[in-house]
Amino acid sequence: METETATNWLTDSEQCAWRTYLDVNRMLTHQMEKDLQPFGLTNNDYEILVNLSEAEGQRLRMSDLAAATLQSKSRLSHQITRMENAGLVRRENCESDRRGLFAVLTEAGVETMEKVAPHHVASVRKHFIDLLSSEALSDLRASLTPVAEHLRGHRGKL
Amino acid sequence: METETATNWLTDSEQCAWRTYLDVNRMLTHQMEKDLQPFGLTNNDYEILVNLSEAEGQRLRMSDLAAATLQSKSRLSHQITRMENAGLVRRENCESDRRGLFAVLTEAGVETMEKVAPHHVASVRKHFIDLLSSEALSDLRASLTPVAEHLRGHRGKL
DNA sequence: CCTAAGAAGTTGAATTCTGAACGAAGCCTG
DNA sequence: CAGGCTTCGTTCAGAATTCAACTTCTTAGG
Repeated sequence: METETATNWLTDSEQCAWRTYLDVNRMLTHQMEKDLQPFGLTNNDYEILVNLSEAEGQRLRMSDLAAATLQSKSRLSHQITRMENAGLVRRENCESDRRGLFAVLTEAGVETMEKVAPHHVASVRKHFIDLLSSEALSDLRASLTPVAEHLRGHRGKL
Repeated sequence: METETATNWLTDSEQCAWRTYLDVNRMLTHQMEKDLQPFGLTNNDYEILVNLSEAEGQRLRMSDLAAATLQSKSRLSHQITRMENAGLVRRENCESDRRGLFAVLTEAGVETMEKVAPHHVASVRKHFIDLLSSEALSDLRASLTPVAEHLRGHRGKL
């Protein structure tokens, strides 16, 4: 008799949904990257700028920024170094915890954001948002929210 | 008078959908990667194995494989070299076009696939498919298909 | 206080990825 | 069949990413 559990393979329809999802994912990421290139930014650069510009005092602790952008501390450290060299960001000491550092948006960083954001939004619209009905969009969000929450729970250290 | 076009910013609801999408994206990729780690495979490895094992004769031309997996020829070339060293794949000459090469699944590659696939499917189910109702899933697919088609059109060389 | 455990960030070496340049082979067109 | 394009795949150099120390500082216990 069979003791091992049979694999619960994906149905055709599940498989197709999954693959479509993966494809969109990759192509979209790639397209966003391409649309940022003329400004000399990567997706990662842009995301950090977004996080910082929305933060209180245009600054975030390295750890918080790493958590917000879902990357390892090491990666973020290198990343910030690059952005610092590019003049978009600077490091500042944290008074209350002397181990800590803030990544702070510079004036040039703010200006870059202001210049680039409209193009980025246009790109997001063109390649994603505007291709979905507003109903599809809110369904999407409703469907994906539990997935996001599930994953947040499962997420180990990066 | 204003000559420049005002930016068509995202509404709150659009923004939220977009960010949820991005988050799921990243966390899911990360989780899949983590679930493959015990088998010594990356997402990229796995995807190549899938493509090859579904192909006629367990083989694909380098170019076709690159196109199928949406990566540059350069990256694929490195990737296949690594997988060749790991014994999962081998290169074989193409008779009909002497510029060409096939990436071919080895016996070890097939066995790896057979061993890993069930776990991978379980992971996809656990972290994605089974968290969505079957209706949500088919809606998702329906919503994303046009996006995928749009992006396929726009896609330049990698 | 003093110490051990843990957290914040950085560093450097090894790996992977990107983009341009390249050689080799096929495909036109005249 | 010569000339010039294009395609196939690799290679190289430079950039980004990972992984495992490592330093510095904080905090909790005794």
